[in-house]
Amino acid sequence: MAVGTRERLVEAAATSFMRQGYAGSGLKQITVESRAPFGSLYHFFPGGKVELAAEALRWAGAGYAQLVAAVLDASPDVVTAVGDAFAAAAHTLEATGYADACPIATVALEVASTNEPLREVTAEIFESWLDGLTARFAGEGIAPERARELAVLFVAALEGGFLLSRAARRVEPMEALGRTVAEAVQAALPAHA
Amino acid sequence: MAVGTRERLVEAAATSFMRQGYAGSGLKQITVESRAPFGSLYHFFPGGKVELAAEALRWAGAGYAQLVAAVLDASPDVVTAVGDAFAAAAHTLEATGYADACPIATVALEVASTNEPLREVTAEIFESWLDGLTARFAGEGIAPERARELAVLFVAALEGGFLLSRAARRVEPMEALGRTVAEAVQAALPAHA
DNA sequence: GCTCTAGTAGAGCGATCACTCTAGCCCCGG
DNA sequence: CCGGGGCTAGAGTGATCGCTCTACTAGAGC
Repeated sequence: MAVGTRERLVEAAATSFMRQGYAGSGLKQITVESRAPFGSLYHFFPGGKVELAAEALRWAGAGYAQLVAAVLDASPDVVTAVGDAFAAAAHTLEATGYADACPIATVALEVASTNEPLREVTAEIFESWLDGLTARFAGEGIAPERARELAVLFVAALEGGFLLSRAARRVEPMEALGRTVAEAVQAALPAHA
Repeated sequence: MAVGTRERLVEAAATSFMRQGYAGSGLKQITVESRAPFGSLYHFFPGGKVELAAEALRWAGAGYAQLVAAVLDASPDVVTAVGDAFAAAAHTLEATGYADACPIATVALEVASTNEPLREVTAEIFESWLDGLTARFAGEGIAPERARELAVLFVAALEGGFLLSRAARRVEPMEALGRTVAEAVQAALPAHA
């Protein structure tokens, strides 16, 4: 078995979907990259490409949520933490040649009007991200509705930053967003000096 | 000729790329929807799918820039205008069943790591949007660097809003972003009361 | 009337797509 | 020693992909 054929398939699928999108990723290529026999794919995922994609999205979405949470928890000051998160995203972009960004966004835009089951999966992932962030901001004494607005701003800006920075192959947009979003969080803090 | 086979091809291509992405759009389907003979496609676009996509992206990108500029110019107060732009985007999403959003973003994410010529086209379009918005904000007396930051925030939030709202099929994220971004612009105004 | 070009029209190319099918391997309980 | 399920393994399916090719038509210039 060795590290699990199923896990290798999910990982390779997540990477392929992140970089080439859903329609642009071939199942053959995914099996080759995960060194899995083609037949195993349909053994583990009888639902085919859609089921594999759903699993890959959920796996990558949970992993990314953990990553962001870790960065945010690294700093006691929430304003600094928000800035750090955008800086970390910018650094990852540069380090991977602008290939590794959000593992969900590309697929989410592709399937939003063409594949209802996958659209629902992406919606659940984004909602779980927003819930986590809303709780994080609310924990700083920010009112729930305001905390939710900031969570939406955080995720939307991060995703927009990935889009602009990947297209331009420059981290400047992501860095600028880090400053602006951090300021917005600062302004929403109850006892901001 | 009748309204131009070439124009119909570009329009149909832009719509298809917006809703289904680049890899998910077939040339056959585009020719059918534009009622153009398949041979004409390669007569007008000898470069094939890439050349057609480049033209469609540029056409749609210029049109969308005009649309946003029109909404922004409709209100003399820039803060209100920014809010109106997000409200208009939310309204369009609802009216089209969350199908018509940004004509560039989906393709931009798809091609960012897989198709260098198209990546450059999307970069140029985003940069032209940012230039226009930066000038608009600078015209309100905001310092150039700050105006650029706000332009990046505006575009990133709009794109992020499209992503979140399309995935969730709810306009709440887009509306929340309208409030937050308008506030950020308000705060950056030189003589804000 | 003639040619020449722009554009129409679509059959057909090899390649690749998602997916199905059969066959065989390995290991475990009996 | 045997049988059966979990998994490997890949050939083969029809459909569709982007693209090429040839043939044809309409109108302008001489």
